[in-house]
Amino acid sequence: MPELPEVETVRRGLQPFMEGATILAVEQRRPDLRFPFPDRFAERLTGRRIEAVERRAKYLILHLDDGLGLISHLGMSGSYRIEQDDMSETPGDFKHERTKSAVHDHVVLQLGARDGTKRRIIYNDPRRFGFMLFAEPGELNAHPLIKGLGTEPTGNRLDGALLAKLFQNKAAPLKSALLDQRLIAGLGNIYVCEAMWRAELSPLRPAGSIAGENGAATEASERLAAAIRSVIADAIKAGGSSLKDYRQADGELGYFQHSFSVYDREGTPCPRAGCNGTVTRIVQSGRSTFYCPVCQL
DNA sequence: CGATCCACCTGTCGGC
DNA sequence: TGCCGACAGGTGGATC
Repeated sequence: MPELPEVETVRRGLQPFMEGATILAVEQRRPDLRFPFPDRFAERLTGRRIEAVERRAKYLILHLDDGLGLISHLGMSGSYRIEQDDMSETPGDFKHERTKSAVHDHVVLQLGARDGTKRRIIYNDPRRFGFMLFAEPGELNAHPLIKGLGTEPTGNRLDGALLAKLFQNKAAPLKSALLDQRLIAGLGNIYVCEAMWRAELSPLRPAGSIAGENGAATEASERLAAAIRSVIADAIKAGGSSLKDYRQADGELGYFQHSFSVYDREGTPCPRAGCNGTVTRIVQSGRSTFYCPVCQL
């Protein structure tokens, strides 16, 4: 499910219910997800107030009032949903979804808002590639999973000059470099494919080929930076992409999937005006890449 | 060190 | 229908 736009959408959905709320109780229903839960997981969360809900790359981070950080990753199939404490769901009705997947509800946080409203935040993850870990107070940026992360693809820090510098001399395919979280943090398979299409760049070309002399920016690196930023911004605006049963935390579907140009569109005409190519699927590093071999060079 | 590949786990879909 | 294989949004860790 979740690349940066989906995680950001989840964050925005949870934030109004979480920030300022107190964790009244924690139900941890199995010993592990991808990793074992930390020692005293429920105990250390119970009674804490949530001060902030942050996103870094594809990680959600809850900042607690004792300085502890809860690092949460959704893996491929993780999701959060919000329920009122009286068992009705808020604000939409997704009993069907709940019935279908209750066996994969792994963590339940009972929250008490400042106005006294009680809610449950439920983490569901069929494949269990997600995880929850603690960052001890003051150690978030030194955490092994966080410290190596590259630049966020949102905002002005990502530009053609930075991309050229990051990718210079890299022989790996452009696709692989874009998925490398140590370089740019938050892109996944969907948005990498979409960004390369927008930039008219082939996933197969060596990453270093977008850099100029001594890693200088080029027209290609500028195009790629603009494409990444625009596709991420557009996807966040759309509430992410709903594939399978991904939903926003409020139960709404994201709808960016309707805007895919190439992802999961093998065999369809390239949507670029004037291009007569066909969207093609290839496999790179064991993962599908969708692109147009005619206009992406 | 950097670059590659696999493993982790469940659900779904298409083909026969 | 049912069965089977392919594939799915990610990434840590093993191996070279």
